[in-house]
Amino acid sequence: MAQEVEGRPLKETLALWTREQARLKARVVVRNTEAWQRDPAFSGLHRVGGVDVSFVKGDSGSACASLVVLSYPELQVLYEDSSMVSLTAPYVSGFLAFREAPFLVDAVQRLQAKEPSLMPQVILVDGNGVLHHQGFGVACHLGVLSDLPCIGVAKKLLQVDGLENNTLHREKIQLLQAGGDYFPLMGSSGAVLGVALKSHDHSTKPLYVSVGHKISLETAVRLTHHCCRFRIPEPVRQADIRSREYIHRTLELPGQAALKDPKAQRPKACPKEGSREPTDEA
DNA sequence: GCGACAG
DNA sequence: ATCTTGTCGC
Repeated sequence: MAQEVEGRPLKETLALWTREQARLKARVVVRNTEAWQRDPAFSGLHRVGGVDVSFVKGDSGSACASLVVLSYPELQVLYEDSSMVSLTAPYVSGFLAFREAPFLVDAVQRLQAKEPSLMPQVILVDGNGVLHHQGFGVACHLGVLSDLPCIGVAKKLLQVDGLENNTLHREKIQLLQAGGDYFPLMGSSGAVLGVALKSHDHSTKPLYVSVGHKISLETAVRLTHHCCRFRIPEPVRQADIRSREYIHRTLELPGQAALKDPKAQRPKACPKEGSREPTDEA
């Protein structure tokens, strides 16, 4: 039995998605377009967005999509839009945008309708930009569809165009000294597709930053670093935290969980020392 | 058959 | 992505 997407064989769906990616890719802009992007201190930049989608444990169909807007440079949350969504498209590496981007575009449009003055001037996206099989990852996809500057921030290296998470790559990572240090990721074609960025002083694993839309790689890296209180840039981190919390508050109420799940009856004891952020080492 | 595989 | 654990890396 062949996998299908809305009654259409997956193979045909992938053919359609591939054509759509090529069509949208013609509209991507990989350079700075805004005045604040050229400013050494980012003066004129006041609002940075972050997006993420979190999933419900057992159910691969339901998820929570979150868009947050933070003040810059304070990084305080000014706006949040979290909503449950039903995912129809499957996850296929290289086509993440077709699964998640529609809900992120919806969130941007709700913001435009409700609080246009809070529209972010740039969005950090959980995933890749041009560092991608077809050079058009979810950060480019959201950027083109929303017409907003976007930056791709991935937690793992997408091994495309000859890039490999091999011994040499890991050695280069170990040479990164302080937060803000980075090295370029050059594809076999010779083009620099992104960078591996040490996002803060005590982070072991780098961030993989690439251009999404309407921003240069250099600016994208500099801004991403400026948004990092921990390993994951604050806009993406807040979207991740809030989408997760929304799910827990919505369908995993403590009382019900305790009744259903024996393991939930004994809540975990207090953490040993201070509170640590899951995605942040240090 | 085995390894890869953003989220 | 999510769950879970834990202590190199092939």
